[in-house]
Amino acid sequence: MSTTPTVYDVAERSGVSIATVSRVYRTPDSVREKTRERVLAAARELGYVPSGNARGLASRSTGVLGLCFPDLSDPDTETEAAAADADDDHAFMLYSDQIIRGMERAARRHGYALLIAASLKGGPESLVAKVAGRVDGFAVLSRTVPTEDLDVISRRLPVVMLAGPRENDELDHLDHIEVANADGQRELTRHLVEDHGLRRLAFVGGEERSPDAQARFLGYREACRAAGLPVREEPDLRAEMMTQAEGARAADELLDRADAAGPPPDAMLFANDQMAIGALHALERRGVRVPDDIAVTGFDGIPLSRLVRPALTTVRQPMRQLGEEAVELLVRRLGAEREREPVDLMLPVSVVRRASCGCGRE
Amino acid sequence: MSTTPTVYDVAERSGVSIATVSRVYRTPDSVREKTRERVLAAARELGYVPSGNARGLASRSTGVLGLCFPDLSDPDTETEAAAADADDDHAFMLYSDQIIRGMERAARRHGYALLIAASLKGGPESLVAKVAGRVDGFAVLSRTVPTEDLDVISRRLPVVMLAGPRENDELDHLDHIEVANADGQRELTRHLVEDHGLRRLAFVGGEERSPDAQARFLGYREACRAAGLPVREEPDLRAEMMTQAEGARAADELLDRADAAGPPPDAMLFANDQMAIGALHALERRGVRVPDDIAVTGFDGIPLSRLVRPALTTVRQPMRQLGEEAVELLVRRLGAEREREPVDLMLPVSVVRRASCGCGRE
DNA sequence: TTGAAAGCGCTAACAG
DNA sequence: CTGTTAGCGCTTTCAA
Repeated sequence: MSTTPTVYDVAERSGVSIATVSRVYRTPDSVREKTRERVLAAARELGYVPSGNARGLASRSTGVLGLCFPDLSDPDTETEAAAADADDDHAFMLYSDQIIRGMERAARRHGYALLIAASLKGGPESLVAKVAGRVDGFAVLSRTVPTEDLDVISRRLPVVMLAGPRENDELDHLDHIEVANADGQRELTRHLVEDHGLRRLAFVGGEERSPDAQARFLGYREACRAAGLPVREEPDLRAEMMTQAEGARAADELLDRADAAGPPPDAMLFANDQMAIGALHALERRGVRVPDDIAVTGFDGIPLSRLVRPALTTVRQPMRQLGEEAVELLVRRLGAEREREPVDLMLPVSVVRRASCGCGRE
Repeated sequence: MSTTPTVYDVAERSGVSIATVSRVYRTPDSVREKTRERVLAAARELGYVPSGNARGLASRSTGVLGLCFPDLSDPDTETEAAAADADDDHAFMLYSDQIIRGMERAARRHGYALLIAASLKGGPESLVAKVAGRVDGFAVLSRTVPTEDLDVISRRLPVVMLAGPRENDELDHLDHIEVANADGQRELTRHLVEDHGLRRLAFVGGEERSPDAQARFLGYREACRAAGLPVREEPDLRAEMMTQAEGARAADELLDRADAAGPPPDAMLFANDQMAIGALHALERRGVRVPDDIAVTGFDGIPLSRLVRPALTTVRQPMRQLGEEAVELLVRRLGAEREREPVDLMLPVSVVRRASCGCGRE
């Protein structure tokens, strides 16, 4: 128990060479059964586990894929009370959780494990760099890794960027998967206008620098234009964090504005479900009926969206699939298609019509 | 771009020794600034990323912690339609997702990354073994790794078992964290009996071999005994998978039984939230009012439990904390407390009183 | 089917 | 502050 056993120990104990021990673990069939059993027995007795590091070093591969995602919550900020209270989080968390799930499953299918790390600051000794050195390929959620790091890393191993538009000019040699944000919002908007006959729309967006929120806004605008509705340059409101609280506030403000200056909107479109759900609460408090008085829509398709009353009409993002596709892409890059042109996938989204827009079924 | 650059390349290019290159990445402050910048520049130009494998091999540590969790869904079984329909899953998934989250955060706090893998079959070349060889320590969800493998692995690195009781006799040298299942169910039952005056209780459990479900049943029995209620040897019903569908079926069956043979129960206790939620639906269909006609309780505290109507009274399991504690334990084992006695943590749970038991607040 | 020997790319003393 | 020198534990030809 003092020193962890190595191939040498196992070899000695079972009277074979280290090469044979190695073979027992890599290609068991290439070793005579009796020999193999002797080796395995010795390994068991010694408590031998092959060192992944040594294997990786010698074989130049790790059998691990990586994922870097944004660090959403400060690990130290959260008190126990806050944690208990933050059931709200659960829905939010699912964003990266789903990707993790998707990647894990696809990775497993291909015999890979998954290494995950929330992004930290960059720099030589960042977690990112550490991860990069320990995987055969990895996926990066938009804007979680400094461009410069990505540039260096991607020279050494395949990298696929997830969600968000292809941001940086210098990273156009990377594979990239995104979700059809604009398409989804456009189609959703079209639905409100054409199928429900709504015409006084209000759109609540996110930060200008949030590519997803921005793409959704653009989709909204396109639909407005196509429908001959007035087209604004800016969302009616923007929210920093796109939380429920902000959504509630936005709903209130839109209504207050209307009280002061004209008819209220007959539909509020939010750039994500969280805000839409917050708005639902705010409207309920004011006695405004959804969808009778006003339609409300979200974006994301988080589980919560199905459960609130009225159930939220939204656009479902295939996050799990995003994770799976990412792995497929990486695996391909690690195989035959090393040198293929950069891929650019756009995953289709689907409008989920529920009660909050006036559609019948829940 | 042909060969991936190594320390040697960087050293040569920047006119220093490999040792200095190494230092730049490990202890930047021990290198003169000018030298450091020269090295970093060379590294950038070359696209150099330190090999985690080589580092790990040389330093005998990986900076990675691992987690093995059960493989809940067959990766190939799921059609796209099923996936879309399986919103139900979301709640379920949170079980391991939450642990992952907790571990990831705690790990990051300590400078570790997290390697995750759903358990596969055992054997020399299993994913588990692969993972074990690539981490400094790891956490295992109950019954996901064959005892024998665990035994071998735990000789080489710290292992902490999560949830479920300390199963195997031979694994009593491992650290272990569980959740106070029995306590929670006992307290919840006590609440129903003493605070709501309910006396005709029915308990729907899980498989006999599910330690969690079993512990909950035991807690239930203890409370019954303490309250002077009849104590059954077995749950009134057992469910295989503890799904919503099974919960609904169980509620129906309990009521049917009562129709045939006596007064219906005035409370149904389920071994998890999923079943309780299913029961809620079934009861609604039958026109049975909750909590007026009958109280319903769950266990787990999944997000859904808060959202259903009536909101579900349940017992919250601190899964995230479980993950965090696991990391803390591992980190300690990797530090000074290598040889300390095996730890056995029991995380307290909390009863969440909501509408479904008759408590006022949602 | 098995063994011998040469690295894989880095860290870690130890010198200087 | 920087360089030299050994390995770390395995995989991998190449022979036997």
